[in-house]
Amino acid sequence: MNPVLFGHSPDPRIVATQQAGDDAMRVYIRTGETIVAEERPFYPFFFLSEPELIEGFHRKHWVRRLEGTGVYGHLCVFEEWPAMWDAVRHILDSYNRHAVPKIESYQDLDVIHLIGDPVTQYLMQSGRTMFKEMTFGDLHRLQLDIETYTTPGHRFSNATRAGDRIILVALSDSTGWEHVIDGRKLSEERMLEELVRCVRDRDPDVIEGHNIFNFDLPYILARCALHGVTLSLGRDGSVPRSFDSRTSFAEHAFEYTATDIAGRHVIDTLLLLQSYDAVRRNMESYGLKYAAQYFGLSPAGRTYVPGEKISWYWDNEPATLVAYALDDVRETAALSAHLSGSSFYLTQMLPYGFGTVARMGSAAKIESLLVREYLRRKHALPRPREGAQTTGGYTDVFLTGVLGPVVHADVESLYPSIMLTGSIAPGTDDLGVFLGLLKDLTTMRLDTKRAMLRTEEPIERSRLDAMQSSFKILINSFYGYLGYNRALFNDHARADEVTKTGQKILRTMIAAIRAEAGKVVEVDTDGIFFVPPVGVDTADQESAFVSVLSSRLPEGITVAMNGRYRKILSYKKKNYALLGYDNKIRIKGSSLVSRSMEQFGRTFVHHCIDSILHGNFDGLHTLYVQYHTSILSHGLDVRDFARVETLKDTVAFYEEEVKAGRRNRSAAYTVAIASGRPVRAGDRIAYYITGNDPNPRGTDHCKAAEEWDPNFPDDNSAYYMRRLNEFSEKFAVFFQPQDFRAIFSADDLFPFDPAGVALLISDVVEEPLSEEDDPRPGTFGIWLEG
DNA sequence: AGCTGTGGCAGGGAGG
DNA sequence: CCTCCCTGCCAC
Repeated sequence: MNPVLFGHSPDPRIVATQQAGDDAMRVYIRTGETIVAEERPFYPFFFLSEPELIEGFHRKHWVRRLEGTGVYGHLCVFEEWPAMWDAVRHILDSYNRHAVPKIESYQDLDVIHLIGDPVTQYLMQSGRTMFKEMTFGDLHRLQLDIETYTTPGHRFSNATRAGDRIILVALSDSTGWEHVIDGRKLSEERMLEELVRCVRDRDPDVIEGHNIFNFDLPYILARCALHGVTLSLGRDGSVPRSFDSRTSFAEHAFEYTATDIAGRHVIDTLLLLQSYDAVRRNMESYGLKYAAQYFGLSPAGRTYVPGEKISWYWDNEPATLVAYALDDVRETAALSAHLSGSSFYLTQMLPYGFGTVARMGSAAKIESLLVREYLRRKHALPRPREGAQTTGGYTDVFLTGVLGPVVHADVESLYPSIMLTGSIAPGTDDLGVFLGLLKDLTTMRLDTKRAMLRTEEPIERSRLDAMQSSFKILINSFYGYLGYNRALFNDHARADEVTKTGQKILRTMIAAIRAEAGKVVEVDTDGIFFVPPVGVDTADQESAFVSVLSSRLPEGITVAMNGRYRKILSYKKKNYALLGYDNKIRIKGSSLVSRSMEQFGRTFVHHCIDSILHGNFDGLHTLYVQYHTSILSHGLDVRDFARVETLKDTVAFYEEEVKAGRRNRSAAYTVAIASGRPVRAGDRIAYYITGNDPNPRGTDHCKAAEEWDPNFPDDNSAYYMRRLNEFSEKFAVFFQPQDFRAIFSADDLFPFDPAGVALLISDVVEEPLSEEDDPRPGTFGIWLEG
């Protein structure tokens, strides 16, 4: 195994590490069946800038100036020397004079940017080697789920409200053990003590739960505080340590209260789901039940209890609730087994524990590999570069309307391939670690994937799959890392080089397809939808066509057929729908499918697309009339017309921004504030529009969805009729104006006649391709030399 | 205590 | 009316 990827330490038995004061680590070591803790010191280690200011500084303590940049690398101190502390004080004075903001303290000194963690991680990296000798199945995992009682009249459970309390604790573990701590038999105080006893007794390596960070653990901790119970869940008998954290999945930030339990790893399947969906973007919700069904992991005959009915079941049908809670932990176990495998195998590489890896972002993972190697070779680390990336992927739409048959061809791993073939790496990577890592990870991923495809045995196969997907996660993040402002090894110019090269490859592909008389419909970043030329009809012929396309591209860049479809409905850039040969419809793009659209709009648009792709114009008209009627007669449920939005910021931050005039008021925040309950960033708010003005002004016509009463519907039908017509407008470009008006009209003076209705295909832009995009071979020198 | 990127569309508020 | 600007959500 490559030591740059997997670390160098030989100690194979360390289960977990934990910081113990300022200058020591506590290390948990497995010997046979038992686990013992041992304290180990770590060395002082700092990043200091402007080291020439250090009085008494000696060359042997190592410093390096980054050539040509005029910027000094940070000083790495690997050992103390007599004048060191004076030097640190000196540096500090200098920094304070220059008003550098980030000062942290170490011992009795204020020190700039103490990085105890990466250093100890480096020095203690052996901690993860235990994982190298294990498979995921060897882990002892315990699942935990609590059910709480909500005082009638309240919608949400609250650990500090009189009457609210824990009523059930369901536990299960990977040995098949299951246990319910029942609030009918024990007082809450005894329940909590029983919980501690169970966990200590089972002694799991991993504790898992769905939303365990934001719900179960904080709730349990709050109830413990109330009863004076010590929640000594740690392997050393310590109580969990909580800290507020936030992580972002693409643009979406998620705040949570992370909890560390000494000697164990905490896994929240909600976080796993979000990070999974950040790539796929397929899921409708991150609820446990939906997710379990989505992955096909729900036990047969699973018991369901709606969240707001938990207290009712407790009062009336407690046995059902017990069954429900047990099904919850079983689903959590299955979900975690499905999703945490890749984090587990990443832990074999990274200098962090399993629990940390599972909630870390990709950039931090890549950086840890780079930093570990730089520290091992005692080489200074660069500072992040200022600046910004300017270029992204190439997107275009050439034809709109319904076309087919259509082929989707994409460049496999576009950005990683460009970085590898063009040797694009951060300019500050003196040791050349970056590309080496990318190259080795790519090789390992291909090997692992091949091995997986060869393997029949399901457990081994899923192990290999988890491994190769963990490599893939890292590989795909190398490009993002280059453009990341706070990355030590960022390089915006190189990131631009990657995207510009990607654009060039796409333009080359477009020209090549056109040269062969194919019709290019839509292009986005690394993939092209096109109608193949006459004579290219079967799947084999299409594959062959794509192979030829691929051969026109330079070494290291491979184009593959990613899919073939009966028809495409091309609407706008990044917005289209596909009709597969399996007759399934896939809809893409924020203007056609968006969680910010009212549910009725989503289903309406979906059905419209279905009808258009099947040429069923009569059905299209009927559909419009049906919705028209239901809206006017208040026949829709609040779930259908409520708009659901995610709050990105805290209410306090929002208010501040509004007050400062930096931001407009928005309906979702208005409703959230009016509801009076505490809101966190990331919460979803459902609201609807009242009154009868089709263009309501201001944010005073919105009401929380919970307040809607079907007996006295006060939803604004004029407004929702306007919305229906806005959704219909999307389809105007596909028809002649008179046909469009006839279809999307409830006027029944003349019955609708679908005869003669035809679909339009329109050219959007015909961007002339420049000379250098000519697909002749041998014209790629510019970027192949890199 | 920790945070990967750009491009594109829709919708709403503010102000001309 | 329109344009500008911001936010949310989505594709890759």
